[in-house]
Amino acid sequence: MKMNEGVEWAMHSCVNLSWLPGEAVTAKRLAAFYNLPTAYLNKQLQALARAGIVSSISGPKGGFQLARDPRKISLLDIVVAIDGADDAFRCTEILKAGPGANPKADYVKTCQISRAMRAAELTYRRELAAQTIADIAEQVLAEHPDAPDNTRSHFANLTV
Amino acid sequence: MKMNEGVEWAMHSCVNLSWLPGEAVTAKRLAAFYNLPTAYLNKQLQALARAGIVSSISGPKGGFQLARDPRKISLLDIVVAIDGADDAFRCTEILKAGPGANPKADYVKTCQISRAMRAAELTYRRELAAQTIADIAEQVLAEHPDAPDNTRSHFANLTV
DNA sequence: GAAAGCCTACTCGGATACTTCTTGTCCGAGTTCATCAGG
DNA sequence: CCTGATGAACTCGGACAAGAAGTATCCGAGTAGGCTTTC
Repeated sequence: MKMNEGVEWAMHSCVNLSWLPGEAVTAKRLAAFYNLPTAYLNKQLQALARAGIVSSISGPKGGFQLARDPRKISLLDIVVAIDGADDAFRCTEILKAGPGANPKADYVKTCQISRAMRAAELTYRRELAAQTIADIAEQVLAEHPDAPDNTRSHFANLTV
Repeated sequence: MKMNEGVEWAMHSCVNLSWLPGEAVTAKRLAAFYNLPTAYLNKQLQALARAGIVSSISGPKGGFQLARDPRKISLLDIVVAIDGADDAFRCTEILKAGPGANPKADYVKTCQISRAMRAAELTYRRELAAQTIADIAEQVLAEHPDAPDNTRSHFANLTV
């Protein structure tokens, strides 16, 4: 069980974008910031755009920017946008193949194992839903007060 | 992000084994119970054996049985045994490639995004660690009081 | 000199290969039990 | 009749393919701005 690597990239990129409000940043520049493969990061940003987390602009002077307030973008939003909304544990209702099975029963909901696994994933998602990009940015700011300015100047000095 | 399908099979099989204490059940019979592919279920049971969750006996009259009290087997134990102990979210420390990075810093622990993701997974694992095979069996028993007897008789009547 | 049209350069977007992991299968090592030969 | 060795059948165990998903890349559709041409 492993999550898409793009989730990490997307989260860091969103934090960076939160420090460049109203500015369209190209995928090339976002990738150069962390030495990431441009085309692949672009793919992740497209997924964020489809989910309505960032807005994209084509052409020269184009790029990506946050589509809404960072306080309204949770880590779960990003995970769902890139990694999909499906649960990691997939109940295939094997009880249906067992003895004494009720063909009309919804074992996804009634099977105790399925319930326990889904409950655990629910707490996981709740944790992620409670953390926003703004929260992360605030925590970074508390530890490194000059991080936003450094980020902005680094983007300004990028040659690509 | 998807979890190994074998996790579901292993959990159901462990519950069944908890109702057949002291009896060695072959992978073939456990697979027949839910119409699962025998060889593949065998592979999962091997993983459980390596993790010390079940004990295996070779040869005729051989098979698998729980290696310890079902109250001491958590759902997390099974997930770890089959799906591995690694976190789903892998922090690759992309901050190291960014500007102003400290080469000696351990960003897995200090990066706020990494911390948030790991904290969420921790709650997930805690939930799973709190649920045991005995708990599941008890919940099933409460809803279907005759489940253990039905399971035992079905295993007894299996032709394979 | 000003305005309109064209052209170039640059961006995102989706379609396309490649690698890794999950899924599924097979045959060998080891063990138990039944059988058979010998005392 | 009893004891021991032998062989066959059955089990787990790890090594071996097939398929799906994640990873990485490329080229086309569309746009903004600058340049040229014309009035």
